[in-house]
Amino acid sequence: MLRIATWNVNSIRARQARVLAWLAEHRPDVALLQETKCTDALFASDGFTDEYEALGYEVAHHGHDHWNGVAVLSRVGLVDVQRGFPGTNRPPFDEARVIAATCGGIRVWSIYAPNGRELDDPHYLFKLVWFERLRAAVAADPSGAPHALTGDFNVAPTDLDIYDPVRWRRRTHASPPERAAVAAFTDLGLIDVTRVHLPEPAVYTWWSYRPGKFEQNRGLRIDLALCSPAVADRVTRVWIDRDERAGAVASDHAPVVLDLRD
DNA sequence: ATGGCTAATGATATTAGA
Repeated sequence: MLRIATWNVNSIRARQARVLAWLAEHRPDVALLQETKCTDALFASDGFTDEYEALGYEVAHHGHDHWNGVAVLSRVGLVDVQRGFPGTNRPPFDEARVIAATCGGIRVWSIYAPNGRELDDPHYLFKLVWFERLRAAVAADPSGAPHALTGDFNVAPTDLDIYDPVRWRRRTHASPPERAAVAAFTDLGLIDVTRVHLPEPAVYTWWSYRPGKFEQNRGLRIDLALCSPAVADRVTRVWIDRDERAGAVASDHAPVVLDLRD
C-alpha cells in the first residue's frame, strides 16, 4: 500500500506539533503540504526539516516569505524537484505556490492556488492565469511519470462541493471561469479521485474557523487530488480526516488521503 | 443580506485567508 496525503496546514509554525503528530499516526508515504507560510531558511532550521527526517522523510520545501509556501515529504524517494513553474516567472507568478517531485514513480505536485479574493479584484485574474500556467506546466512535464496533482485549488468544482451554492454564487471559488480552469486538468486526462470514491454530497475539505461552521458541516471541497489513470486505477480509498480538523489549534483544512495498492 | 474566526506582522490595526 502506498499512502499519499495532501494538507493545507495554514502555517507550519502554528501547526508543527499537529503535523508531526498526524504524520506519526497515519504514516503517509508521501505528504504534500501547502501554506507553510515560511521561508526555505526557516523550514531548514532546527525543529522543522530535521523533525520530518526523524520520521523517515526526505523533504523539499519552496517558500519565500510568510505567505504561501509548499512542501513535499517522502519516504519512497524524492527526485527531480521542480520549484515554481518552469521558465521565467515575473511577479506575482514567482509566488511559492507549486512544487513537484517524483516519489515512488509518481509525479506528485503540491499546489496552492491563489485565492482570488473578489470577482472584481485583479487577484482573481491572476488566479485564472495562474491556473493556465499550471496546466501548461503539467502538460509539458518531462518526467514521463503519471501525475498526482494535489493541493488547495481554491475552487469548488461543482455546486455539490459547496454547503450553500446560492450563498457562493457571487463569490470566488465557484465562478464558471474558475471551474473551467479546473476542468482543463480533466481535459488533460486527470481524474478527480475524491469524487470517484466519495460521490455523495456534503464531502468537504475546508471549513471556516467561524463558530458553528465545522460543527454544522458548512464547508467547501477545494482540496483536490487530480490523478493520471495509472495512479487513479491504483486508488482503493480516499478519505478526509475530519478528526484532525476537529482538534484544538487545527488548520481550517483537513488532510485528504489517498490509499493506493502496490 | 450579515456576522462570526485565525495567522502574521519591525503588529497593538491591517492584510489575507476562503
